[in-house]
Amino acid sequence: MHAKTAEFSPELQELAQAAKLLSHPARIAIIKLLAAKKSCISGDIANELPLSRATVCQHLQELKNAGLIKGEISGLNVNYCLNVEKWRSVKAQFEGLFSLTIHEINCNC
Amino acid sequence: MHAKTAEFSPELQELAQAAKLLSHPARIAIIKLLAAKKSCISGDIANELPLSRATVCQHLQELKNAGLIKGEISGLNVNYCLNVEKWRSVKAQFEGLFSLTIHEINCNC
DNA sequence: TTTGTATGTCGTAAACATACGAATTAGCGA
DNA sequence: TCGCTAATTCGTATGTTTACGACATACAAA
Repeated sequence: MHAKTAEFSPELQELAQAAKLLSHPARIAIIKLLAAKKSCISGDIANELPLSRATVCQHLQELKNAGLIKGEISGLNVNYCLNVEKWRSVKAQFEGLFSLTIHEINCNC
Repeated sequence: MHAKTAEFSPELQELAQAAKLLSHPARIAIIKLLAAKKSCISGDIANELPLSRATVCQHLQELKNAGLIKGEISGLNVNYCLNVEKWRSVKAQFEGLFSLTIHEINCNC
């Protein structure tokens, strides 16, 4: 985070942070895969994406650090799944933004 | 955009692009200001944010290039306002993502 | 114990984002 | 015209993200 980012309200910072998580197609793809339960094994996820294992792992860690997904070792594999609570909270934040009342009166554009 | 980003589906790319727009608190703040019509003059927007005029202008251009806001010269000032059509389309894209059915069956996490 | 497979971390290169002072453009009024 | 003000663009410094090969770890089965 740039220093200046800290000068905005915590609400704005949190929403911006959530948006950043969704700002890469690989991370959205991972979320969709986990929601659909098509696969939750790390290697399978990597195989579904046009990126190297190392890069996919990096995106997985990012989502995990943000608490949006959970990982669990299962023998030689690692199962990931969506943290449904967190997902709902992110959803609620965006809904707050999108439910803004838009005042078009006096708009000259 | 990194080269690899192009290898994801257009839908994912578009949504990721929209999320990137919302990934900085200044840009969310600008959208909120414009929605509330508290101010739509460039300089006033800059005064509301803890950033220099040059930086705010840069964020405004980013939103404008993405089509999310429109700008119009009015004498010595420039009036900005939300592009409501585009805003609704972004909203619809996010709603699509958040309306994903989540399958928790077989989840071992 | 050795071998193989699945994951994750490290180091690093390249691209991109953020931030701002200085310079530039452009309208308005004296 | 001349100077004033508002807005944007330019140049540049700094920090962050993306991407991946190579290395490390850890379990499982031969």
